[in-house]
Amino acid sequence: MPELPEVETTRRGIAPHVRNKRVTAIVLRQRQLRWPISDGLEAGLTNQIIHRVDRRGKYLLLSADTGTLIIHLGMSGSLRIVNTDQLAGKHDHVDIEFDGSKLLRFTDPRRFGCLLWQTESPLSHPLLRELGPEPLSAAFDGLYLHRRSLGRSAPIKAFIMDSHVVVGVGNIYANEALFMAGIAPHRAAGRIALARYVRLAECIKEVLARAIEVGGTTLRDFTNSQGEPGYFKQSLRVYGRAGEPCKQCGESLRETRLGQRSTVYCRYCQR
DNA sequence: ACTTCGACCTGTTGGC
DNA sequence: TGCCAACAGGTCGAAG
Repeated sequence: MPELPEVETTRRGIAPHVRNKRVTAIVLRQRQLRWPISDGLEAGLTNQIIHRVDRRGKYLLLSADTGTLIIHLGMSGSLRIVNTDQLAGKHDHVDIEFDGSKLLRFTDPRRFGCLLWQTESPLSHPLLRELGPEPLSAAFDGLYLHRRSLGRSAPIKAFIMDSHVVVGVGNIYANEALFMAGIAPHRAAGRIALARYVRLAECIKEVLARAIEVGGTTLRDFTNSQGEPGYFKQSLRVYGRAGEPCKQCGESLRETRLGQRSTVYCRYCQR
């Protein structure tokens, strides 16, 4: 469910309720996520104050003096701030309780998400160490993308969805950014000129930034930490619109599968 | 070093 | 209405 805008929306939503709060208890109902929740979590985080709530790519980082809780939401994960008297549902795997009457609840039906307790610097964790730059940072631009693309035959869509190239671009925003940039999703990454990469980098930044501004994209069930939907769905130009008219030229949008992911594009506007 | 594909899970949707 | 296959916002790790 979450790409970078949804994770950032979640971060902004939970931060005021989590930052500078003391963890009074942790309830683990299901340890078997993408990776099992390690035994060290309860001992390491209970009674600690969470000083920071950061994001690296699609990972959320909750930092205390004793270590950092690294959270990934996978495909179907979410974090909510709820009252302590809210009964836990079937997929409510973890509660982190704070002073007062609120708790942070991790829910994830498919269990592709993870909670990792890391006592070293979180950015040195094997899953984070090799990540590409943040798309909204100055380090990410057309020159960078072009340099990384040299010699690569993979489709451009798979290339920009590779978190070792750039973090945070998932299936929705990859489709949207390629439409905005006028690039066909199956084009080999290594056969795209620098000028087009400059445009693509701008489009990726724009689509992500605009999605963050309106609270992300709610397709079916994404909501922020307070249970409210995001409003970027109405701005989608290709994702979920296969067979509908292209907003630029009016021709019917095509759908195909690329790397097992649904891919929608305009065969006239994207080359 | 790069590309492709299976795997991990549950819930929803659409066709018959 | 029921059943079953296909698909869903991610991404790791094995195999080629």
